[in-house]
Amino acid sequence: MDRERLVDETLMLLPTLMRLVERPSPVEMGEIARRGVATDVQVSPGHIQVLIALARGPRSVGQLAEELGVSPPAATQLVDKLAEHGMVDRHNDLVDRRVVLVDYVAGMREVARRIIGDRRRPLNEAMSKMTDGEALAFVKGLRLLAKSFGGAAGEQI
Amino acid sequence: MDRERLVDETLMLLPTLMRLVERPSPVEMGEIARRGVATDVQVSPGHIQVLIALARGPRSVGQLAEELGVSPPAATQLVDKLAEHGMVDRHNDLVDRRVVLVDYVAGMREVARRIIGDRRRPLNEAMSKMTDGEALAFVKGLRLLAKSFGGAAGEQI
DNA sequence: GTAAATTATATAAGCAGCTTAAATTTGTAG
DNA sequence: CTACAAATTTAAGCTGCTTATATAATTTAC
Repeated sequence: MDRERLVDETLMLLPTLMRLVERPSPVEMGEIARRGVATDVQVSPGHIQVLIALARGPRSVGQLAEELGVSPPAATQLVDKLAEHGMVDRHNDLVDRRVVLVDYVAGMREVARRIIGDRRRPLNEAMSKMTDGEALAFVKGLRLLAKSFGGAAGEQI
Repeated sequence: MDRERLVDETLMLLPTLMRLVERPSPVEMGEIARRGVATDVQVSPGHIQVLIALARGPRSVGQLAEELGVSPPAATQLVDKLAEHGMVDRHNDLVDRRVVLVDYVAGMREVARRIIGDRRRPLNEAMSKMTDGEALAFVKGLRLLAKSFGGAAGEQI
């Protein structure tokens, strides 16, 4: 088969897709639940990643950085913004007080589910046009790509 | 099948992959051919896209912007840098002198092929671990995603 | 044939998300 | 208890995009 062609098409598609995915979308966050005020906040893919990661339990800043494949300062920033808008909280690990544990603010788990759901929509739409086999192959491809582009970022799930 | 899980994994994988793909890699450009000096230049995915697009013939700045899914000023910038390093040239369209046509500098087609080849390597590696069907499904997935994320960016090839 | 609107590109200003380097706080080992 | 290591944060800076504005060339209308 003509792999060359597929590789070239991927080289063209990937950056374009990146730009589309990167574009943050405004979402209503925790404030609405706390104050009854609807505030639209720009949420980036990185923020979504944090929200998804936290759905599986609290994480330290360092763990988040590793799961997302970003530097610790970047993780700090992501958490900063989510905390600012009342989605997550920091508290010190009781065992090792250097560690900052991040978790949803009480009651924000549901809000997070909704926010993630919003973000899922275009993906669901795209995947609805694939067969089961194609969807699996697609995700497998993403994993392989992430790995061969240098990240050990395939094992989060 | 459990699509939900696949969608979530994709939401986690995509941004991480983006960060990996985005990282520009230093490449030797046109200068080496002209002056015999090896200069390492930071090449971003966008620059690679331009080089690939030009492999199929000269393009106007506007056409490049459209193919890449970026704004015209962004295309101008990409061309600026490639021109600065002796890879591409601008010349006015003889018919419509508002239009700026971009093309390889004479002899740079080969250099471009090498640069693109460098960039192809991790992709080839990843695709070598897929069956033909999987590779096809993967690219189809990218196309679908690009489309449903809002871009009409699937038709370039 | 010229004034006004449109189109293609470029310039300017600004922002978001990352990076590395340095600072701060806490823990660990001898 | 002193010195080194680790987790996080702060600070500074870069890149690649965006929108708004400017400039030049073309088209349209009359």
